[in-house]
Amino acid sequence: MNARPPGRPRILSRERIVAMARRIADDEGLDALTVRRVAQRLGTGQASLYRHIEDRDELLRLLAEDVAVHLPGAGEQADPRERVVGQWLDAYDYLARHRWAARIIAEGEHVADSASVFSSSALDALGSLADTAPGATGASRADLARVYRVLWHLLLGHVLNVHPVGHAEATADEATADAAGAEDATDVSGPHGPHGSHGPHGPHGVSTPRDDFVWALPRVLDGVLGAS
Amino acid sequence: MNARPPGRPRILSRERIVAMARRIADDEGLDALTVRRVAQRLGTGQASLYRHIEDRDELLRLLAEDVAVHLPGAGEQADPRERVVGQWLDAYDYLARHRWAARIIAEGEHVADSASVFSSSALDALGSLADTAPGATGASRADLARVYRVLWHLLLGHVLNVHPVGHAEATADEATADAAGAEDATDVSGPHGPHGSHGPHGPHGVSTPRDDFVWALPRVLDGVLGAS
DNA sequence: ACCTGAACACCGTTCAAGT
DNA sequence: ACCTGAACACCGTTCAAGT
Repeated sequence: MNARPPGRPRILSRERIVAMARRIADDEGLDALTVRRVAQRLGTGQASLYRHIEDRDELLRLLAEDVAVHLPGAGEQADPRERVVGQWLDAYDYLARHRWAARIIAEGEHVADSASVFSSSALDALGSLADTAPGATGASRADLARVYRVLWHLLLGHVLNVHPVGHAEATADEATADAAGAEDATDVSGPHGPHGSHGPHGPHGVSTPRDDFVWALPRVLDGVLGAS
Repeated sequence: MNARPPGRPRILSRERIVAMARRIADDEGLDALTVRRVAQRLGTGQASLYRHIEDRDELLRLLAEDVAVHLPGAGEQADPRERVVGQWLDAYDYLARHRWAARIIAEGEHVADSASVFSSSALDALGSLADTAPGATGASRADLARVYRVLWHLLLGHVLNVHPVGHAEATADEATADAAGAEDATDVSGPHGPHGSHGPHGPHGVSTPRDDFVWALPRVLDGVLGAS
């Protein structure tokens, strides 16, 4: 819409602010995201941002909404179960790439609406699955919402818990106490590929957070959809 | 061990610092917990704390460990299922009272050990349940650790997600868009009482986060323990 | 009319000066 | 030897002075 003047673009806007903020958050984490840094990177004075945003909290909210809007919808698979599992794995991969946003979304109160394309799409897919399931007599809308929330919380828990080995690891395989090898598993290899095709274990035989989620998702689905 | 001098206790120690920090975090939240405030409330200079702690991050870690150590063990119920469900509900209630700690634990890397009484106790209970389950042929230690992690992530997700109504609510019961009534559900009525005895709905017919967890826990348990 | 440098009230952390 | 006031380098936010 606006003709961009030559050289560095001048006109400040909410969109440009949010875009730059998102780049900083993705690159350097939420703590590095200061109002002053955003202004500096945009080449404006520190106080200028307050013409477009109320305060830092609003910036964080805008940021979280920007992420929430882009949560993936359900795919086009014919099998409702594949559709459900696929969407939630996509959502996991997406949020794992923006952990900071997951943190804000979990804490924020008004981001729910921004995720409506995700949530309504997910509810539809869950509805189809509930109707198709063997023995299940369909589920009420309230039950579906409950199932949705359980999956959402399961997803949040897996995304927000950072350290790759859960509490249990040290207890599970007794001796090797300090064998917490894999430090950063940030490179989850871009595209979401064939879901759950590879084995359940990482290079060292320890399971990554994503492996845990891949393992848990279908089983949890069985549990929460089994009985009404 | 130390004789306390009359008037305000003088000797500074890690314990006193952590205790005061915990009180501030519980009362006013994690953001209000500044190094300077802790020092002020203890009646010492701001710089004095650095004789006992490395920096603010270490203080947060000590705080999280203090909470993690006090995670509840499994009860004495004869039925392993009741033992498992009871422990995890206790853990939920405990962490819900210290959300700030859940946040630190999720992000921290070295708190795992502090939760060992919780995790090993939980693994034992889960082991008993897996052996007792009808049709299940027991589970390997690795599987149990996986189940443990899934429950832990489910718990974390429920605790960390603040707003009482999940995304779905607005989508689930169409019309009533802005009927997000119950703002603060902080008073979860002290003792943990009879687990899951009351109905699944809050006063307004909307389910609280705790209700969701109560509903999800046994079903998820079925799902993850059902097939090996 | 619109923008923003400088100022204010906070942080965490350090270090030299105090006892 | 031990403690800590004052200082430093950052914050978010405001407001009067600039254009």
